[in-house]
Amino acid sequence: MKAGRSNRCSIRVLDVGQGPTILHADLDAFYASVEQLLDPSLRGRPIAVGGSASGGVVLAASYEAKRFGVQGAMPGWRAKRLCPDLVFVGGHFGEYQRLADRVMAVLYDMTPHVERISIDEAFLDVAGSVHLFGPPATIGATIRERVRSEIGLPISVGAARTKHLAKIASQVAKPDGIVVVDPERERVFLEPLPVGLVWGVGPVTQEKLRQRGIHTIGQLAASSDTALQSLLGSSIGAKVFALAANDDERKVEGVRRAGSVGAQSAFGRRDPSPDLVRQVLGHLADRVAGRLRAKQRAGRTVTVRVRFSSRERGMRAVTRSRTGKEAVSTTLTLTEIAEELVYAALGDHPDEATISLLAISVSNLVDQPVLQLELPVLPDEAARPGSPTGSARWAVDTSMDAVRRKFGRAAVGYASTALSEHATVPEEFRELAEREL
DNA sequence: TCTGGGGTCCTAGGACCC
DNA sequence: TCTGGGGTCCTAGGACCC
Repeated sequence: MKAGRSNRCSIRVLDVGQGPTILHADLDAFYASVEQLLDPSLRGRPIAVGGSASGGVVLAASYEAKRFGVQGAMPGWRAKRLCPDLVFVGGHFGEYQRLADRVMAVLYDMTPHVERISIDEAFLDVAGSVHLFGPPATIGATIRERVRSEIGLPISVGAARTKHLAKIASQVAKPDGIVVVDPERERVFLEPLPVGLVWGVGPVTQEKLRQRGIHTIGQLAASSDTALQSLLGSSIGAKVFALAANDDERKVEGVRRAGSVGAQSAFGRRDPSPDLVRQVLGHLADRVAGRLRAKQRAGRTVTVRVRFSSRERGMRAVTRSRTGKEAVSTTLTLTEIAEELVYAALGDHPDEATISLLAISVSNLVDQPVLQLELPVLPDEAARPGSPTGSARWAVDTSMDAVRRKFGRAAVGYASTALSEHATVPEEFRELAEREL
């Protein structure tokens, strides 16, 4: 650290640009911890939120369950096999949002420079706060103490010179700890850590690296193998070298707007009948277009995803997309485009008999004030017999939106019988995951 | 026993333009 | 004889994150 060494001035100048002033705060096993907070009889026990011993997937596991190898996204039956005493609990999704927001309020008490990156974690830049609350280590300790005493949840904190390092530090600190990385000891800190802690290195890349005898971040940074660089991709490769070269991104940003909006639905292995496709896509398009209109947004690119699922071949997903000249935010138009794309995908895979998931995503988003939507009736829409024109579609959507604002989402719209039969997660869970448009 | 839902980013090839 | 180079947009697939 370059502390001031001025002979003329006795005040020690802290060069904050070089200090560990970026914090990453991350709630531990968040959903599971909330359940244990709400129901004391669950404390100290292995629990899974979501799923069941017979079906569904685990959304989150407590640390007691993680010790048995239970993880999020794992089928319930497999989790139960790993951990016979596992307790399955339904989620209190509204509570998750409420409590996480309270935690974020604690973070904002430390600095206005908070970048929330998901419901339960955020970066903070506390460079401007040290004169008020003490050094980063003290601020981290304060955050942990307050979140524990005021809200009742365990939270881990990493502090370092950059975002990426701070994130790695918080993972090392888990569960319920704090790790501060001294800028002069970054290499010593990183070298023995497993490569999986690098942001962007997941199971597939880890396995490829393992096959080359690379297990630690130190081994990865020391490798000059060019084949390895292309394997990692430029972004992750740059990240690793940035770690080594002390040149990582460190800017903490505010809220970022989403670049795409989507919805998906899994429904078990089904025959892709026109009825099923129409109903599921209608429901998904309704969700997506509704969110777009609520934020006065629209998108030029429509992407669908079809997941084929057969006993012999397992699961495999394909995507089809189309970018148009006009941005879309009308439910019926989105449904029709999605339908054409899904049939194109189905037609390209005549050997696949059953599907298990459909998804719609809209990207290339633009702002689209409501007034603009009233304007042109596209020639092809006007010419299609029996189909509402562009402005009629807009009228249907806006009246539906208005009724929903007044009476709630379920008041009017697509009857989702085809979905509710196989409903896997509650509506509240979907909403938790939605990003700000 | 049979695998959620919301996103981001990267790559590679082809079309197209200047 | 044997065909540039750079940039942008689009599509499809895939890895990854929470």
